Amino acid sequence: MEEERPALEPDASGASGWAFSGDGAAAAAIASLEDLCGGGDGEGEIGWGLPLGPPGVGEEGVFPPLLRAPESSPGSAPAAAAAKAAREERSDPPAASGDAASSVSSEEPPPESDDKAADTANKTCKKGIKRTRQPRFAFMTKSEVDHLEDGYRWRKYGQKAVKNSPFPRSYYRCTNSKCTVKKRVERSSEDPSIVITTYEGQHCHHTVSYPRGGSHLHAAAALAAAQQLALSAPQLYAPPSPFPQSPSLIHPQQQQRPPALLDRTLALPAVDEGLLGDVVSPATRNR
DNA sequence: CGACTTTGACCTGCGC
DNA sequence: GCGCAGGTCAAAGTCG
Repeated sequence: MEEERPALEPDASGASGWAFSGDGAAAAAIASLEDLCGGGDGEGEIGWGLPLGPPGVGEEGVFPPLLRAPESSPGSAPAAAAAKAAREERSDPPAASGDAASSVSSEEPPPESDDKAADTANKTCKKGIKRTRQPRFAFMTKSEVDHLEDGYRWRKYGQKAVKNSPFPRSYYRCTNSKCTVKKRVERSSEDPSIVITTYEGQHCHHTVSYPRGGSHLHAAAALAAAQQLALSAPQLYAPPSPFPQSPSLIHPQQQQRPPALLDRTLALPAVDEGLLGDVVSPATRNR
């Protein structure tokens, strides 16, 4: 299956930081989703990735790049739903935006012995003060495949029809019993070829499986790159691990990042043990 | 037989 | 307070 990737290039002159070429629909959809993280608050809670990278990366969906959407763009139908979701994510008090990065670890519930325990803990949270939200990270990928391989194994635990969208949203959970990472997958109602994947949480383990028909090395490369990004700007990229196949990382807002950092993320690091080691922190690995 | 998906019901938060 | 929508649960079904 061939992946069609919209050409996305840094917009040297544009205020938005990015310019699409080649796929107007995708551009529109993505642009409309920009406000998902809009407002400039809630750093570290959600970010966006866009499909980009060298051709032939995989036969299934190719994930890419991590990037945060530029601020304040007009929304559209699919974006409205997504934006609403984003608003929900930011339901925490505004003060939280300042220490979003630090809250990543502090908000993370203690690891439970199994999935049930995690669920129980979650339920407890529900009945308690407020459900704890783990940092989220969203990707938009142009793919015919809904569930994109990212090197991890996922178990689907729910599917819901989404308002303002003809496509249902699927809910997945990492099959690793100690891992509480979740992801949501839905298609853009404006451009059905675009898959919106939202990760929540952080993997506490290495990739545990070989992607069906894919190369886990690509996933590992993406993970490594994502981690690089997270390490470079943790306040912007809180969740380091759960990112799928993609070779290149791009950031849409150069003005928010040091040039050196941009250079690092644009150049995809090679896959090696050192980088893999960065995917899961030593502390995490020792769990 | 275990792992995974499907699907309807239920719970919770939020806006009106 | 009510209704809606998102998120999750869990039983049943499917597949390898």
